[in-house]
Amino acid sequence: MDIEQRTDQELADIFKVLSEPNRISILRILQHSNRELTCGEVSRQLNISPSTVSYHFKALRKAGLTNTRQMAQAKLLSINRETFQKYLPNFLDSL
Amino acid sequence: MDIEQRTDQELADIFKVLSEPNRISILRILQHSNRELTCGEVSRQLNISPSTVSYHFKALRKAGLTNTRQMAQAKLLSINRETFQKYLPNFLDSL
DNA sequence: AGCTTATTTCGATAAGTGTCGAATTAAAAA
DNA sequence: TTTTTAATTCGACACTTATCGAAATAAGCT
Repeated sequence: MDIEQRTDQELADIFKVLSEPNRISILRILQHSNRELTCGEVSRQLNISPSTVSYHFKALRKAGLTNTRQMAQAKLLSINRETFQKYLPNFLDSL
Repeated sequence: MDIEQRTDQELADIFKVLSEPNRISILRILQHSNRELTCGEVSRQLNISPSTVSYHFKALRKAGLTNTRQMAQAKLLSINRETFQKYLPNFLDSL
């Protein structure tokens, strides 16, 4: 419950979000394509159901690792570089 | 099953090990004290049972994040800096 | 308004995780 | 060899997670 513990918990939470291969894949695609992605696109590219992708999108966004922008019916996902800079500088480059 | 997926899985596995606050704490203590730690020491410092600490030690070691050295009845844990260099350069400094 | 397209939520489920105390094993000391 | 000390393994447990299909919701179109 002290400051150190809170920091460790915070860090661990970031890592937990990143501890799922599909989420790493999503970030890799985002990083390399350098454009925003929709739920449907990821669903087709990774061959997982839209509901599962939506679940991962939510987790990434909730952790502050991504941003979301509405575009017609779709929602466009992009990397939130500030968060990575804060917790894992250089990580995105390694993808 | 392709090369990219395997890499993502590998990375995710590293993150999974780090997604537990007690394990982060262990690494922080190791990093700051700059000396090896025993299971019992960590158990007392973090107030968790020896069996739980042993479980975390095993996870860290299995992921290649730490090294182990036998010393009398105890086992001394130290950081495996090569692995961090490979997957998360600069991370240890941020602890 | 009704239709289409995209995303999200809602069960349900199978698998995995962190924790403990008790029992076991390993190593050293007496 | 017995005793002590340290670490590990073994259930058991409550909790979380990733996944899906079906149903619900949201936003444009016609």
